[in-house]
Amino acid sequence: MLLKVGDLAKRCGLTVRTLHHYDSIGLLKPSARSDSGYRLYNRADISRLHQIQALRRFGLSLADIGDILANPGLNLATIVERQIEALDQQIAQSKALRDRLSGLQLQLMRGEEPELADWLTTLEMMTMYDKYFSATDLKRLPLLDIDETSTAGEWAALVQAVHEAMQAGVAPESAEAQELARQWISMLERDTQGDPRLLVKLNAMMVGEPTMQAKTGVTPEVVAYIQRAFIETKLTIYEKYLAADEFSFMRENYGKRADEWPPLIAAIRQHREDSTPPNDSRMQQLARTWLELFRAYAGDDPETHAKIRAANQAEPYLFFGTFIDQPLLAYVFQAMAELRQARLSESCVA
Amino acid sequence: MLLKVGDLAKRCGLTVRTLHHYDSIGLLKPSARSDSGYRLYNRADISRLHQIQALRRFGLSLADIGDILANPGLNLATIVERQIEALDQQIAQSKALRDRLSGLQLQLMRGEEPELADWLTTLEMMTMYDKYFSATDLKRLPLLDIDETSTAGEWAALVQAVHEAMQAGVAPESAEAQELARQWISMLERDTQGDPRLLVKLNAMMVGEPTMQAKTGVTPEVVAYIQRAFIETKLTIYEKYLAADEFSFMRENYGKRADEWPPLIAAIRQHREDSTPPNDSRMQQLARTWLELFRAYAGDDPETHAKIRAANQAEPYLFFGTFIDQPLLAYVFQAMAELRQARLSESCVA
DNA sequence: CTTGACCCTGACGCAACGTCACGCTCTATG
DNA sequence: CATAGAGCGTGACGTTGCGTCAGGGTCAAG
Repeated sequence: MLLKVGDLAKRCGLTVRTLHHYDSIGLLKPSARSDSGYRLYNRADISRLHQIQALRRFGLSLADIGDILANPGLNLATIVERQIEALDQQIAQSKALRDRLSGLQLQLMRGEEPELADWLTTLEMMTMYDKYFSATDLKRLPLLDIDETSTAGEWAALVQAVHEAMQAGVAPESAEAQELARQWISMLERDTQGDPRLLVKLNAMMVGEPTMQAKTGVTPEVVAYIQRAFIETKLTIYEKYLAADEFSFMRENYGKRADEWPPLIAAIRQHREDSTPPNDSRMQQLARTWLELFRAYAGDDPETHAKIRAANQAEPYLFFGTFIDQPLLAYVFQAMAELRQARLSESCVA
Repeated sequence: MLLKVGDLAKRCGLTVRTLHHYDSIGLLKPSARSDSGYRLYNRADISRLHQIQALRRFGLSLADIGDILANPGLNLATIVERQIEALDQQIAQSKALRDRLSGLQLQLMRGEEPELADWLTTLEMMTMYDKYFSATDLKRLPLLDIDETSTAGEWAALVQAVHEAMQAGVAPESAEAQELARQWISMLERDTQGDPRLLVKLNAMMVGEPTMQAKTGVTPEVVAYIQRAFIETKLTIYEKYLAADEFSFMRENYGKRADEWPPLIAAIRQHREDSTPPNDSRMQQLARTWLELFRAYAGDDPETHAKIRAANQAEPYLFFGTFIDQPLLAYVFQAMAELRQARLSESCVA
């Protein structure tokens, strides 16, 4: 019972071309040829083809199938397991994509068919966010919401206002600029849900994506302007608690290393959530950095430090926009206490 | 601000080759070239690239993206919807495959690492089953169970016994053959859960797949032998209820069109489940076929018919293996009643 | 002897790039 | 100023699993 290609193809629901292909790659070579060169398949060939079809239905590649049929020592269970894993991953990916798409579809439904160009701009921004934020981050960031009436619109208006102030030559130390800064920081804290890690990522994105700067209008200059104005709001408070020379030192240095605080606080927050013990070497290092940054604007005089602490206790506003909360502060203080302890015993030994 | 390929690639997380590709297919052509032929991308190009990336993340093909960017009149919502549909389908497929694989894995776990060859044989059979049965059918068919102690083993033993009987020249009319046939039909009814549609598909598969015949040993000859023996079990009963001439006619014709019953009964069962009214033209046709098949072995004498009906009522065994149950019978009788009604009014009109 | 149905081999096409290979350009450094 | 090394350019082939011709032989029927 020898079959020609066409017959075999029909019987197995394949095309002739497919059998040619299997022949050419050596997956299924007919056991015989007629005098005129026709491929002739016998029962063994048919059986092999059935096996090939069976394995194909499991999503295996032709190459893999060839390997399996070549050395029967291979473990089928392992193969199946690998296939399942691959499938699971693929399913998860597709599902994630599906979710994103249906989210997009929802937004498409409620807006009245926006311009394609607008949409593409939004999409662009979404992809940039994706580069910097994880999926869980994104869920918490309301900045991605397309609804004009909400956050996005607020930010656009605020950025616009800042631009105008800068254009008009309004000094960052002015009351007007300070008010803008307060609004800015307040919205920032709200939209990051007070999480310094989101703030850090947001900063990284704004620095790393000139296109983002262009689209949102949040240039490094704007950020610097807001920062100076915001610092001013803090300084005016500290002024009441410090002597003239102490204050002038602080004014000189308060903003210099301001950019280093958020990453530090983000790192500490992470450790706290991971339940890293305060005497862990990494936390100890962070505490040292904290102290260093503190001395960079507070100086080294313990008396000045005490005054600053007093101010901090009396004026809750001083913590506004720092992304520092009480639990975090307590955690840092623990680490610092351990630090002192260690230093003490060290000096005893020495 | 003009970027060279490498710069743009880095900024967007792509490879240079990809940008070359986009250029060559016309998806993103740099707006300028340097004197030395270097590609130079301006802000608009970068923006377009971002849009491309955004659309890519939705799983769109480069060609589709090109179309969308080419005519902004296109409706994004439609595109998104199509993508979602495609994704849903793909996910469903992957899930189905995953289920099959993990089912296979389960079976692999409980057997003690069977030979690859055995496994491939099983897989071959599974794919053949797949060709003839739907996914829901397969769930109901225990024939696929690999466990040797269960159905598969029983069938193998029975087939073996039948082969031996045939080899030994045991007549299908003999008591021994009849007993084999009763067992056979009983297992068949059990494993198809009394569903004639499964029986029909099973028959189709056995007829259509010589490989299956070879592997299971269930050749057309075996089937014919069992059928003759089974018919004999019925005839011995009918003999008691019929006159000699009536019975000889029946013996002559009872098996002749036996193969036409299962498809007929399967079709009727389907209609009953679909709640097709008995006076529907399709059911009327099936009822006519039924009567025709009945007369083919019962003859045309109403008196004989009455005797057969009496036998059927008195001997429940006569329905054994027919895949006919009481609800189905009642449904067919309704259809026949409608048939008579129609014929009556027809003859009145004529 | 022709016709139509099959068969053969060889070669290109697709989708989205990866990976050479060969040669030119730019920039930093000795 | 020469040169090295990084970066750029244009081909061109490989990947996966076949589809789809093109050009030409084979076989059974009329």
